[in-house]
Amino acid sequence: MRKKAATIVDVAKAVGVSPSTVSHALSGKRVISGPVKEKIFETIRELDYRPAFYAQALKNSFTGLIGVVVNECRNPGAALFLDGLAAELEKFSLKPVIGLTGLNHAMAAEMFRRFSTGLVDGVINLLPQITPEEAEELCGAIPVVTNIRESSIPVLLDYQKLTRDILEYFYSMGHRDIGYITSPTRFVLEDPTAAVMKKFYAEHGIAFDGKLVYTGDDSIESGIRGMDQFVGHRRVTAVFCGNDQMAFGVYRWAFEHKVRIPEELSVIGFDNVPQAATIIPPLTTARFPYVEIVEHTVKLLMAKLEKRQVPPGKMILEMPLIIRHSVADIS
Amino acid sequence: MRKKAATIVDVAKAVGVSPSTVSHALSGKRVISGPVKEKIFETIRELDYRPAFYAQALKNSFTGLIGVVVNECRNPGAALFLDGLAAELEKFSLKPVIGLTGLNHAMAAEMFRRFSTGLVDGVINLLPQITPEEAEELCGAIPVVTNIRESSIPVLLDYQKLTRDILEYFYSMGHRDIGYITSPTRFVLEDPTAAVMKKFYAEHGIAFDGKLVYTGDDSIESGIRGMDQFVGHRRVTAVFCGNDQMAFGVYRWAFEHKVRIPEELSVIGFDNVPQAATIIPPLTTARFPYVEIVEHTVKLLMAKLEKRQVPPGKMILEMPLIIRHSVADIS
DNA sequence: AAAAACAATCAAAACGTTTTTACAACTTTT
DNA sequence: AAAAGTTGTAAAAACGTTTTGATTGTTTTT
Repeated sequence: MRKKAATIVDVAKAVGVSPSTVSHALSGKRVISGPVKEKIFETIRELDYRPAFYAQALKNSFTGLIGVVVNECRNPGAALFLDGLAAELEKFSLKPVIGLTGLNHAMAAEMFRRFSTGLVDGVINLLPQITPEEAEELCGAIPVVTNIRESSIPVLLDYQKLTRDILEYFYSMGHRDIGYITSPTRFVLEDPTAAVMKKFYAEHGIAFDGKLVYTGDDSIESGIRGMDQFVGHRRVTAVFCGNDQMAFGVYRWAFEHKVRIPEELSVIGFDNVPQAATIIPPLTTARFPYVEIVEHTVKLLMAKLEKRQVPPGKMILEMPLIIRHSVADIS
Repeated sequence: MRKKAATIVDVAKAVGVSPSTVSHALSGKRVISGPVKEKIFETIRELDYRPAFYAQALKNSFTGLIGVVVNECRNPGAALFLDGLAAELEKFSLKPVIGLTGLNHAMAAEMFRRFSTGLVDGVINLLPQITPEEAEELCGAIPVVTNIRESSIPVLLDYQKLTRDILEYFYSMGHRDIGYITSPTRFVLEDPTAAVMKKFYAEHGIAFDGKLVYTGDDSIESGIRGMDQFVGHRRVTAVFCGNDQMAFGVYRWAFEHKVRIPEELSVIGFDNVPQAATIIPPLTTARFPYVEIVEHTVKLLMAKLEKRQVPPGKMILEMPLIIRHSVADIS
């Protein structure tokens, strides 16, 4: 049925030349006479010869593969990132090897270990729970770019401004009871963004309520859990979420509890995934600059791969609020 | 900064033993004396030695990697599949290498070529546009399981029954003008499902209208395009879509054209992705048996990997219609 | 006390490439 | 017509492992 794959010596033998000649014909690094070259290619087709990837990788110590480690694809934000990354890497003839770790830490470490044995030339870490230092440690000798949603790369994502924009928008629409459902690493209380919140509240005479902050995990379910926590505590008229996915969870919660969006509950998300425009009512959300971030991530990785110095200076990327229909004016 | 990775001979030299001894200590295939073994492990930690993946793969002709080729992750159906696949493969200590091809054929072929050079031990083809025969051809000596949404695997997905169920449901709710937005390979006119449609229509005295069938590509956009085609032709009161993603496109179209779902337009999807329950109104859709299919796909691949005969017999999987709120009774 | 068995380690071959050096057989130069 | 250069190909070494057979000592058997 399936036969053993042909090797370069098989085709060399069949043609009656040495393996090196076949290799040269293939790579074009030496000139091989017309007739011989032709016969080689013919035989290659005949035997369906394909150079063994690992032998090549071993010899060249280069694979053309980039490991991308990510929790799960079902999160549309992550999916968008992955798709973008694949396209961007393709420009450098690199292919992504996506490692799905699920939500557990042990598997993440295992994935890094696997990548770091030379399986890939470099890795991109999309795991919010793995710090840049951990990633470096785990990757050993191979370069890694990490935490691309943060400002560790030469791009500045101004979450503080965004936080203020959102709070101002909510405030201007009359909202005073605002819940936050955060991504694991974003909008957390120790974060500079938390300072922005507290400052804003202080300025406007609103009491800060720690129970109105829930740390989610980017899943729909955690959006629902967040709402449950808030409502068990006290009434909120508005919620903002660290990503759209969790905002969808809020939508779901609202549907199940028969509360109407936006009349009874206003929602703001973050990411602007395609579904945000599709959902009803269309979700007001902040645009996450995927393409720019993807570009910069890859640029940074390329620099590391080529052992170039990382270009200094930071680029500030806007995250404009896209006003749709999920926030009501209740003032 | 980053130094060259240590090899097995580096640690052998440091310990003062031969490389084979280190290898044996690591694999445990030969017994190595206590003190020597200890010193070896200590040195390994010290030098941060990690066995070169490629060298191992070359020697063992085994990688533990499975290639999965897929168009894009942004499609929630695909994402669900990938997440499931990763978890299922993990049970066999296999890791997926996901190849994103985008929507173009050339890249798909390139991806298969790359995989087929021995990069992975086997491949799973999720591309609807690549037939099983093409996939076999492209993969050469390495085993491939393809087209898992169809019935080529030992599982029977009864699309004909599903088609009939949907048509009957629409009919019972008074719909006579029904549009179809199909997935590339599903519900197509040459398909057995087309026969079901025509038969159903004939039985109920409805004229079959070819312009009410649009072949989409599983994207939100193609759902919108489908609606544009229908409406440019004549009015429809109901639409069913080959996947939920395209149904979301219909929602979006409806929102933009101010037609209300379900009052003015009924919609049925297929897949039952999480967002289907979240969207408003919640989408009536058919459950695609992801977990079962994923399980069977991996089972089939394992059989091929171990050169076992594929277990005969087919298992019939239900695809029940999940009635939510996107279909109105207009009778 | 010699023979046999065992324990622990080493040396060499192999996996399938690529690359470098070497070497023929022709051409061209002087 | 000898020296020098070209051209096409072969042989060998290397990449980092694993595995097999060989080789030491040391211990047990007879």
